[in-house]
Amino acid sequence: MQIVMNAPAARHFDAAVLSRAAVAQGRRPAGVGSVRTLDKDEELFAEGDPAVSFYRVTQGVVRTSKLLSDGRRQIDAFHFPGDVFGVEAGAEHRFSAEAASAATVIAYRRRDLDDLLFDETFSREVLGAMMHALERAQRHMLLLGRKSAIEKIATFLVDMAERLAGADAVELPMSRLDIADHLGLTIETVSRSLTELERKGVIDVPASRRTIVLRDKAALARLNG
Amino acid sequence: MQIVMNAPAARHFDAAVLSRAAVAQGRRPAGVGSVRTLDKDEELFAEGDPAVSFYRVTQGVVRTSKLLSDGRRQIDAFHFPGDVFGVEAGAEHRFSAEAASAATVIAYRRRDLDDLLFDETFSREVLGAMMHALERAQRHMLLLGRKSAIEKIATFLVDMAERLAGADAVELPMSRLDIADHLGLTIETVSRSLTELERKGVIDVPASRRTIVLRDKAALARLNG
DNA sequence: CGTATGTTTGACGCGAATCAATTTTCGTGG
DNA sequence: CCACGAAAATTGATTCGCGTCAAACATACG
Repeated sequence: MQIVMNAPAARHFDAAVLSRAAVAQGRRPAGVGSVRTLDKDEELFAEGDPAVSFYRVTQGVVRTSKLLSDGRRQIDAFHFPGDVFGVEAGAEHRFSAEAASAATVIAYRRRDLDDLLFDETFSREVLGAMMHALERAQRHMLLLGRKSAIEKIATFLVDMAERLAGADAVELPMSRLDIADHLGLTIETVSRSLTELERKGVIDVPASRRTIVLRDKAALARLNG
Repeated sequence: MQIVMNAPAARHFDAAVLSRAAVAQGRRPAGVGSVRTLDKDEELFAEGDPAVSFYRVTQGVVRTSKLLSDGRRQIDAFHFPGDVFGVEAGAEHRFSAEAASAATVIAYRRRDLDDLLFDETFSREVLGAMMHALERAQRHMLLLGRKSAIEKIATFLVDMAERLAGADAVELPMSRLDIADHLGLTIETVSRSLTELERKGVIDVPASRRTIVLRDKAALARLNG
C-alpha cells in the first residue's frame, strides 16, 4: 500500500527511491534525478521557462501543450509512464507541461545531460525518446491536418488502447477538454463523435464516461483513414 | 558556374565533394556520405522502405510526407539546405521523401550511425537536428490543430521568410498543392487566402505567383494567432 | 443531499471543402 | 521566338462538417 503525497512541489533527492523507480521502469538508473509528485492540473513548467531539467514520467499522465495569444490550446502529446519529455535544444521550454492526472515524474538536471550523454545507454535512450516523439508527432500531424472528427476519435482510441495496454477497454485518464485540445476539436464534437461511434455499435461508453469499451477494433481501425 | 546533374540517381563517393559541401554548410565533415541529386518530384524513399540511410539537404528543398489510404496527404516538413531528416528509430521509414524542387542531398548510411555517434560533434548535431525537428513539429501541430486558414498562411509566409533569409520577398520553392498539404488546407483555400492578404495590402503576389512580397511583416506577425 | 464541474444534446451559423469553370503560366516543338 | 497544349493557379457557386451558443443532464465532491 502506498500513500500518495499531494503536497505541492514535493521533492526528494533520495537515491533509493530513484533506483526503485528506475527498476520499476525496467531501466538502469542513469545519472541522478529528483522525484516530483504532481496533483491533477498542477504545472510542471510553462512555455518560456528556463529549461533546467527534462523529465521521465513514472506514474500518471503528463500533457505538454502550446497556447496562442487568445488562449487557443494545442496539446501536442500525452506522456505515460516511461516516456521522456522536456528535452530542449534551446535555453527555454518551447511548451508547457501539466499533470493531466495525478502524476509522478523524475527530473534530470539539464546540465547533467552532457555527462549523461557519455553514458551510452542513457544517450541511446534519450535519442530513442526523441525519435519516438518525432514519429508520434508526424502521425499526429497527419491526424490534425487530414482526418475528420470521427477518424480523429477512432485513431485516438486505438492509440490509447495500445499505450494503456487495455485489452478492449480503455480508461481515459484525461478530460474531454484535453482530448479536444489534443485532436484539434471542441469538447462538443468529441462528445458527439463518441456518441456516434456508440450508436454504430463500435464502442460502449458506460456511465462515468471515463471508460470506453472497444467493441469492434476492426471497425475502429478501418475508421483510422 | 556550376552544371546541375539531372541524371536520375547520380551517386558519388567523392570525399572532396563531401568536404566542400560540409564546409559550405559551415560544418566539419563527419563520416562518409554519398551525394544524391534529385529532379523535382523525384522520390528519395517511400513510407515503409527500409531505413538504410538518413540525409542532409545541400541544395533545393525536400518534402517529407505521410498518406492516408485514400490518398489524403500531410507534408510534415520541408527540408532546406543544412537540414537533416530521415533518422528513424525503427527499421523502416515512417514517411516518404521527395524533392519539392530540384535538390541535392548527402546520404549517410544508417549502420554508420552507431559509429558516428562516437563522433561527439556529429552525435550532438544529429541530436540537435532531432530536437529542432521536434520543436518545429510542435509548432506545426499548434498551427494544424488551432489556426484559421489566414493564420496558417501568415505563419507559413513568416516561417519561409525566416528560413529563406529573404529580407521581405520570399520565392516559394514549392507548389500550391504542397503548401496546402503542409497546412492542412486545399489549394483553393491557399489561393483565396493569398488573394485576401494581398487585398488587405499585407503582401504582394506579382505575376509568376512564385514570389511573395511581404509588405507588412508586423501585420503578418499579428495574424499568427 | 446539494452544489459545482464535466459531459451530453440541440439549434444554428460560419469557414473551409467541394464542384466547376476560367485564366495564367510554363514547357515543348515548330 | 512564337504558338500550342498541358499543368498550375485563381475565381465563383454551393454544400457541409464542425464550431458556437445555449440548455439540460449526469457525475463527483464536500
